[in-house]
Amino acid sequence: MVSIKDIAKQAGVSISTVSYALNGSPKVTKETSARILAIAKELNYIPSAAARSLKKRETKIIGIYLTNYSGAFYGQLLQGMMETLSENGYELIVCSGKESHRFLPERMIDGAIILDATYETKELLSHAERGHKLVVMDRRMDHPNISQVLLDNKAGATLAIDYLAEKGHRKICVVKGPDISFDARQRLEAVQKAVQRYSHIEYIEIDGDFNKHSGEEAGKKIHQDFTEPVGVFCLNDEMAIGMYNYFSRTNLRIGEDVHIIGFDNIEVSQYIQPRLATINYSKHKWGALASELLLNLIQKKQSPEHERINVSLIEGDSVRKR
Amino acid sequence: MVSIKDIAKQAGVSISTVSYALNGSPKVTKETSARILAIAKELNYIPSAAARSLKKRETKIIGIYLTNYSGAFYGQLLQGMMETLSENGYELIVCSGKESHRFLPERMIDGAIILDATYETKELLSHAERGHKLVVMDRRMDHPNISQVLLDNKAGATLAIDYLAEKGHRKICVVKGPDISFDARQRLEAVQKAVQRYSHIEYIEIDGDFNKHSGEEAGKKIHQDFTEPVGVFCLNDEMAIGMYNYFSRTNLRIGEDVHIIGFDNIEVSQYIQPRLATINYSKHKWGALASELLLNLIQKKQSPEHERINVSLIEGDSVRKR
DNA sequence: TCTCATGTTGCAAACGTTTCCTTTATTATA
DNA sequence: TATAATAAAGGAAACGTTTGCAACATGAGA
Repeated sequence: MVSIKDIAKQAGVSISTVSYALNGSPKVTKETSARILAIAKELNYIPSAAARSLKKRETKIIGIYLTNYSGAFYGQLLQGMMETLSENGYELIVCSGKESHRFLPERMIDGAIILDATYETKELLSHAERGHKLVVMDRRMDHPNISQVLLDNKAGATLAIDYLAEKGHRKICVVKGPDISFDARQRLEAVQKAVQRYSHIEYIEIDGDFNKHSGEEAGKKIHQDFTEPVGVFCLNDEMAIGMYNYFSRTNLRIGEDVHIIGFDNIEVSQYIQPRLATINYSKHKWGALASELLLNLIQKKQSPEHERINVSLIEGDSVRKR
Repeated sequence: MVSIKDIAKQAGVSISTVSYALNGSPKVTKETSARILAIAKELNYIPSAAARSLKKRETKIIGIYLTNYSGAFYGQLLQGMMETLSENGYELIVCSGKESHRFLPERMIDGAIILDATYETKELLSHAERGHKLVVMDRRMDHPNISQVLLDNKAGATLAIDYLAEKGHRKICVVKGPDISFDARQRLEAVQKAVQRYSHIEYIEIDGDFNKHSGEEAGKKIHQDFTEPVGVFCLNDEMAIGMYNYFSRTNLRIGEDVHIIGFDNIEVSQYIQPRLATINYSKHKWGALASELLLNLIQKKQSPEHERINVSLIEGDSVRKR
């Protein structure tokens, strides 16, 4: 491997001069600098990230921690993050799996964005305590080294219930998410509060885990107990799609017998029939904002400790007037 | 930051002894080792990845290069990779974006798996030339430092055309993929060869780019020229889903007027109505195999230079007898 | 008692940078 | 012309590890 040393030798200057030249420091004259740069290119010099980060104590890399990539909305989310970060000279890498947790403390990454309910809060706190910078998107944490960007789950869930009620539904069923998920808990809580406002509504809860399969299972349960049209709020779109799949094999029709609304507005929701009603929010903005807060934390700039992402209702033929 | 030096001081031994102890070398006695380990834990010692990789010239990290995360099959693919890699003490990180190309030459990663048509072959070749290890999943390359795992696109495309022909279709339309994609080119080539075997078949090509939107566009075109039932081979499932969406707004029925078969068997293909006929292959195995070949390359073990992933036909109600 | 093998630990160089501080050369000022 | 100020380049330490080799202690065999 050709190093700064080789360049120095070739150029007949000291390694410090080479380093300054390579970093565009004004301490070295234009001519020497140009000569050094030329030699570097000629020798095919590539800096060693390890050496640099050992010395500078930074890597210019941000890690985003995800549980499973399969989820459908990561595309836009990551896009939003990458744009913001690369504008500021940072790279984004996606980390997954227990072992990659060590990337933060071992300083392979300068900061982390967390969207992984399996990452323990206790562990995150100890990182923050050591001085590492974090942004959490899936829980609430209070620490000077941690910022948060959360969805307005409560508003979304309330919109969904109100929408069903407004369409005349008197029997409402919610398909829950996993307890481990902050979003699931918040959405459920808001649902419970919202239905209380409608004394005439019969309200039922069914377990779910945010995956398609549990949506199918929930569909089966609804089918078994079916007596009259029912409005179903699946706490995410993925389960709604599973439920579509279940009912496609039955004599019950979505938008007639079973009315479904989801949450997330993942891409395929626009592509299934009938169009799924859902709660929408900008994944791009969510990612961008998280990155921005993280950069502020790293650069010790002030920024609001926590931001909230707005949501809105998207109507769809999966919910019709009863 | 507490370093190996601090531990040495605390334990009253040299730093080399600490290093040996930390790495479980038999050169240091059990007692000293235990004492050192205890002190390390007590001081909350965390090794510096930078220092280690500077010295050892390895990071134990593999990078997978993807164009866009949005694609629907990455979940299982990455899962397959992670399993194989973590069994061997490696971590996987997902890299995306032009700037992250430098991770390989700067030795932030020990090797790379390429599934990103925008990564130039020339650039990959120069990395290989410098001694870096690569596995390509989206092109053919011949170099001692490069292995490849390709899909059996030809077999898949042939299966698709034969399936349509077998169902009595005499008018067959293929929705192409982007020229930049190796898979798209191979599939198209095989299609062209396959249709030649059926002299009675009317064959049409429509442009596409592997995204949903181009599937919709292709649907529109097919609709305009519609005279009789047509069999459509979308070169990937994503475009097929776009086409479903288009036809849901028309009077033409999928599986009756327009018969569609896709390629990839992405997850939602099982969830749309009617069930999409498609070409299936194990994404998990694809990822696992790619990782395995890369590890062999890194550990200088022998392995076949290139492997092929088998494909199979999945029938669906989107294609019926004409 | 001396030598030798064995087992345990320490020394110091090396990995490739960055950066503070010093040295040397050059020009301006008195 | 002597001195100060400025500009350019170099020296060397430091970042935190790993590892080849040297040093030392211990006990066994002669």
